Amino acid sequence: MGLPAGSSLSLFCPGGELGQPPPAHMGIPPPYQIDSKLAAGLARTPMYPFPGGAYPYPMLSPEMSQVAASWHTPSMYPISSAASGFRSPYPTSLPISTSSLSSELYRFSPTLGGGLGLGLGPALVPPPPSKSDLFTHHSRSQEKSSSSDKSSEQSSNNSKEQNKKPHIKKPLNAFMLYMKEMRAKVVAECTLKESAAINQILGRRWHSLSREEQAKYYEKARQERQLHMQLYPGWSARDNYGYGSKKKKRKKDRGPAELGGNNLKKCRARYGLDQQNQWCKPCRRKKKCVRYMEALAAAGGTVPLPMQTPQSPCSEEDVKLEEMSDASSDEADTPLNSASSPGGLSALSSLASPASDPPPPPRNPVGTNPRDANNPLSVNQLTSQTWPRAAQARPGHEVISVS
DNA sequence: TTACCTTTGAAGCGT
DNA sequence: ACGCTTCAAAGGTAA
Repeated sequence: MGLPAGSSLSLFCPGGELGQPPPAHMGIPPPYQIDSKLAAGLARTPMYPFPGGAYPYPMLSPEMSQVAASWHTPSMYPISSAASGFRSPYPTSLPISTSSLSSELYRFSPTLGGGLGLGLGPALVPPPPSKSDLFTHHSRSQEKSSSSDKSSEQSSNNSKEQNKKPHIKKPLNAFMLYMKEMRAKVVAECTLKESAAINQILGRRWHSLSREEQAKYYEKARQERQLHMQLYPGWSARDNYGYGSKKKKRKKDRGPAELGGNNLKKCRARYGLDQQNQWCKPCRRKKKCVRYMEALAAAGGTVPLPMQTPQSPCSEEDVKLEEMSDASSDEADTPLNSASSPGGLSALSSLASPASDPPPPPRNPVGTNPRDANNPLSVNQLTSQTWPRAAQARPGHEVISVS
């Protein structure tokens, strides 16, 4: 089912939109792409069925209110000292803006909401999660099973979990917050259920958000981090490293280095610090690696692109987009134009004129760094955050040739 | 039963 | 400083 490899969902690049994603109000979200793995006939059987070819979106019908009610899932931040006695009682008052923190506060536990005196209603602060995923990790299946048999699982796991080191989850970043909020909507609009496909759509929509809309989520995320820091002063993301080492064996062999071999490594990575004599001159001067650029050129120019997944247009806009992509299939046929990912486009632009690389976004932009909690988030920073990894190959990104 | 997929952002680590 | 990796959510899928 779903979309066959190379189906009508042609690749599309919003012409001339290389620098900025269009705001949402422009109504043209970035395009969807076809899973290249499927195109190559490599991997999973097509999914994401889309009956009828056109999406009969039932938009926000009454049932959506129910869906919306489910948007907010139980708190992820373990607060219950009874559960493990992990941390001292959480602060009774935190300098968190109730207006902007809003419903996301539920994640810090209803008790916290009360403790904060936020006066969050039951809708905003659902009952505390019965499962103990707040402190200990549960696999997906465990979570699924827990939903059907919470009590038994809880009782059976209690003894185990009390011996485990409490697991404090990372605070959600802006996109995660956006996803959490919009997922149900997308799911309702689409017939898709698989998160991978949903997330691709959400990723595109995220880029189509206006700066102001994104800013809201960056601000939320900043507050999440702030609150998280206050709840768990000693916590570090490092604490969770290796936590999923058993279950998360991500494929790490899809980066440019692997795909392009050692030639697609910069001298530093290629030879290491102890063989600096092997480095090219620019590398020794900490300039752009000429060998890397040459290798790129020799390879025909490669850019990281997201893994493509067969998708169905989920909204009217998406359908329009697909039509546009068909209309512009000539341009879209070129991998250059097929790079719908802003990151990919940025990478392309940087490839086209390496000397004119835009300055990379700040590692910890002011206002997004929890340590810069007092600094507001500026629009310019948001802009740069929107294009965080221009030429960076990521897990899940593949390299396609630019001819 | 459980890792994978897929997204972006934050953060950590190694060089 | 830079590049890479991990982990946050989510739920269907595949091994």
